Amino acid sequence: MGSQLDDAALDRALDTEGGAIRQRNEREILDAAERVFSRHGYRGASLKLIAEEAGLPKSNILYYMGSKKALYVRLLEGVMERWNTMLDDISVEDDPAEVLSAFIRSKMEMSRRYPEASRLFAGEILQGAPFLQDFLRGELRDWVEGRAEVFRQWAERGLMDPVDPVSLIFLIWSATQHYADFEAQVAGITGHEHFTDDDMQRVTDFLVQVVLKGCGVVSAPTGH
Amino acid sequence: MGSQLDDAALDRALDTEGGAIRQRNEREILDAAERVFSRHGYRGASLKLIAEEAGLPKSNILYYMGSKKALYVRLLEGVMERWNTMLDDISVEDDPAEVLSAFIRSKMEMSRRYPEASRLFAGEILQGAPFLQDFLRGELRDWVEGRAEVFRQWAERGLMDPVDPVSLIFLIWSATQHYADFEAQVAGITGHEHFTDDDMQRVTDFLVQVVLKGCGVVSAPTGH
DNA sequence: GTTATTCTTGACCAATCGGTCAGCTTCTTC
DNA sequence: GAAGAAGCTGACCGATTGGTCAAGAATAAC
Repeated sequence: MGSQLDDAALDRALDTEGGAIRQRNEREILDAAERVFSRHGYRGASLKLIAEEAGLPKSNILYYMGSKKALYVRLLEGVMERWNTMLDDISVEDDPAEVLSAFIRSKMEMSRRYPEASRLFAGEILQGAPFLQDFLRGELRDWVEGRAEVFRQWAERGLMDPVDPVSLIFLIWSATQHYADFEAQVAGITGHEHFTDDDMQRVTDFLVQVVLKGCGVVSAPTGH
Repeated sequence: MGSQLDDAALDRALDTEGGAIRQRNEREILDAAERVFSRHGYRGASLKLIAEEAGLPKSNILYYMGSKKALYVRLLEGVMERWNTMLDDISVEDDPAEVLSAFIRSKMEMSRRYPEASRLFAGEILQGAPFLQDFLRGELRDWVEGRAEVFRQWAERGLMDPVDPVSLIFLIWSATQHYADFEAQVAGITGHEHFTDDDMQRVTDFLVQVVLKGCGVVSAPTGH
């Protein structure tokens, strides 16, 4: 099993190439594959299942995607791409309360809108991140370091408690992704078969409140 | 795929029966199976892999366990059993700070000591909890309701903020399990190939501090 | 020491796995 | 409308899947 994302393939992360037929079918296949891979993991998913889910013959899947591995990698690339556009331009001058609140809200929004993508990622990490190791140790690590540095400076300025920034990021990641990755558990315990938008809003407000208060984040002065 | 744990099987969750040979081999098989199932999920795991991991011929696995499904269910039973012994006797009279702190600490301890068990459970939930639905909607739901009621009464007595107790339980679950389920991500980002006991202690203290402060938990008076 | 039970395992099974390929139809292009 | 490209898919391949079974080895019971 490869341990890195092939660069050439990374460029093709978006399916902007090919004719209309290709684009439509690839989208159909990618959607079906995301559902199947997120439910059964890489090894547990089968091309037959994906084909049935997409309503296409198995040969057609391979005609467009080349191989099971290539299909899986392409899905991961799509997820990582969305991830990378998040919270990308914060600075020490920003208001901690606003930034942390926006961080939590956007991650909750992703759990609500793309639960399968979140579970796909979770499954990849569960099996030891065979395909994403380089991404974790590279891009994502740098991303975390960047945010952490800002958190540290906020603490120095007395805008929040001097908590460990990396632990804080992990806390927000886990608490928000929980509602996508453990959807079955949440549904089983709350009884709500499907979490409504209202439910999600309530939980989001709860998380914002507890995390901000828990880190001693000073609320922004109204004017500045 | 069945959706419930067979009662007769539940009684046999512990392997206290059988001769010395049986007990030794079953333990070996269960340990190996936990590693393989937690990494690849139910469908992705194969008896051949488990057999190699256990150092036994495949036929031997089936001799002791009967079938792949029976082996998987038995593992889940073991995990659920450990779960059920947690935080089982709290009351309104207890100190919120002590109870919540103990809750977080014991869950972190479980992530540290039994990461594979945690990942096994996570994988089962990821695939929609086909075997654990009844457990989630029954026992675990009641457990949560019980704890939640205590939290609510603490809030009424002004010992903590009136936060949604169920969301609080989810927050603690997700934040602590993160260090087992997403171990590969944590390791990749922090650089620590293996999280040391010191690392875990630091994170635990962080979580206790943030959660308690975030929920406005009043620290216990020294004497009462 | 013999009988009965448990244990062990290679050979084998039908079903499914990911993947190839040849031959076909359908589009596009000029 | 002819030629070439793109799309489509059933038949087929060797490998692997979960599971069965019979025959023999080790252990336990008396």
